[in-house]
Amino acid sequence: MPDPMYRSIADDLRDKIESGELGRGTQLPTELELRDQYNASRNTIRDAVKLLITRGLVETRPGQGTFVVGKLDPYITILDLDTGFGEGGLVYAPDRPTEPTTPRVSDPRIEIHQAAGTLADELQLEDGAAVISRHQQRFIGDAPWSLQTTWYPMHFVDEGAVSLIKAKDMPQGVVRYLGEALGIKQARWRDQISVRAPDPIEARFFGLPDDGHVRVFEIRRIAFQDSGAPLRLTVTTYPADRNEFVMNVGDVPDTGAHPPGSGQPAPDGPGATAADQG
Amino acid sequence: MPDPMYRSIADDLRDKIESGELGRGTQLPTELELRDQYNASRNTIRDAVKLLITRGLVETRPGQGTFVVGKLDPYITILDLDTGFGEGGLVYAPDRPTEPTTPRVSDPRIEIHQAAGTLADELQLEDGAAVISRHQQRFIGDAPWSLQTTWYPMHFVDEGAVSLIKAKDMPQGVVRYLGEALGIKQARWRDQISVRAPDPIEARFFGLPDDGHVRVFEIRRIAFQDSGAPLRLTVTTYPADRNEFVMNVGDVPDTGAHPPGSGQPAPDGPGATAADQG
DNA sequence: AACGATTTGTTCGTATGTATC
DNA sequence: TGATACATACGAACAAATCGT
Repeated sequence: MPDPMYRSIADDLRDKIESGELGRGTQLPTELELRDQYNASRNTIRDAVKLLITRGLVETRPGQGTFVVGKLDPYITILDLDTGFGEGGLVYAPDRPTEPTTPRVSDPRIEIHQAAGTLADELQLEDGAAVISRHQQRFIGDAPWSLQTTWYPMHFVDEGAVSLIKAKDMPQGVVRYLGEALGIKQARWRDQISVRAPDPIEARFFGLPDDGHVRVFEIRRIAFQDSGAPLRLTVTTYPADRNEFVMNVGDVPDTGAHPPGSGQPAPDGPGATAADQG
Repeated sequence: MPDPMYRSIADDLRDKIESGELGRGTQLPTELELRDQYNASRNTIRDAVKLLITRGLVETRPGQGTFVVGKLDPYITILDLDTGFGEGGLVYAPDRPTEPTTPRVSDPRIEIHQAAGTLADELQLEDGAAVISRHQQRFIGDAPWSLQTTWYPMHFVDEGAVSLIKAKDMPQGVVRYLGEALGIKQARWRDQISVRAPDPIEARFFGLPDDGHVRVFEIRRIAFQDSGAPLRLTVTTYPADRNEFVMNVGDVPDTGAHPPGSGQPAPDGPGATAADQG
């Protein structure tokens, strides 16, 4: 009838964390101490702690203890400017809340594939048409920040944009290069934002805990030329526990590029008060 | 030195799921069968399954078994039109991929607070100034879809917009009402997208599994009047396992409002091929 | 409606390994 | 090196949910 013991213990600890009794960075009592405090077995205590880990509230460090994790100060990416995404542009780092940072970008890994299924659909190519992909790691300072892959129709290369297949970053941007080489302009695009579990490569690159509770944002940008023909598909992933995205519509007054509220939830959230049980 | 047993088992099962050998909805072998197959104890099998649950790959049903979960067909919300968000407008449901659906909205729960901290900052009010909050549950069909709270400066009510404090939904939209009552226009806004663990009320409303591995999107919209003064702050949360957001920049060609790729990842993802271990 | 079989959920005990200080 | 703390693995017993008879 009542909650199982490990859940009650987890809820009790969660209350202590959210009330501030256990501040961020604080070490929890050890498993053996908690076992005595709650009069449970060590395994039951461990079940409770696992629940708090999955909820993102605590982390364990072998040989040290269990600690309250604070919300990470997020990287903030502006989505409404072309330069803010895709070529590595408008990003705000925690240490520079009001001034954009420039990410460091690895040289791309180039691959050539035959488009199939979704990829062919999105680029509006025949099934089996050749595409070129450019895959890059992106860092802010020394910290891994995002993984990005962009696919282009191969016919751009045939038409003269041969640098597309060179494994060298283009600091000025691929879009500008395509404009100069072929007169192609990226006029409009669609961004699609979703969240999913990381694959093993993403988990390793971002250094995510291997229990898999941290999710990644996946942002797909399909960009089109003036003519309406698809130009490229860009898929970028970011760890969801330290990234946020901002989109401005219209000329938004200057309250600082860094949203004032980031890092601190509103005093009252969508579900913070009561009710909602109906 | 090698991976622990429960992790190897989990990885083996994950491979079978992602290769399609175990399709969505398929029942896995029972814990006792897996115990014999992998020559492990039942508890070790259960540890492996817990990992797959946290990764969102399987779910367990007491008395029945363990099953592969398919990716849910997402609700798709368009963020670039005002009607698409805030008043309940442009949303595409899985059963209607090309035609917008109209969400059903509960009557609001009205509360009056004193703005403090973040809320006062974002609405640019004095600390302690009165604000009114309108909290609503939003459904698509019978399914819970999102929770939304909007805060307005109380002076709008003093100036004549008395319907703001009536616990009645405004199907035509609060923005239009404020325009008619006070001549106020919502001209521009900023959306901020983040992901976090659900609070208990959200978990219950959305029916999320109580182990807490499903995250919620939190979208904060700060809207401004023509004058540049803040109009309102809206915070909306959506379960992240069945919602996606789309933003169009420029006049995007018609490839269907439902992005062709949703539900199916690209054949090649940002981390799908190799390398990235550097 | 009742019962038994099956399957996952909870809780305990115990032993040993590994990381950190 | 020893002590401490978390990680892995096994065994066991009972509870609770589901399903078919």
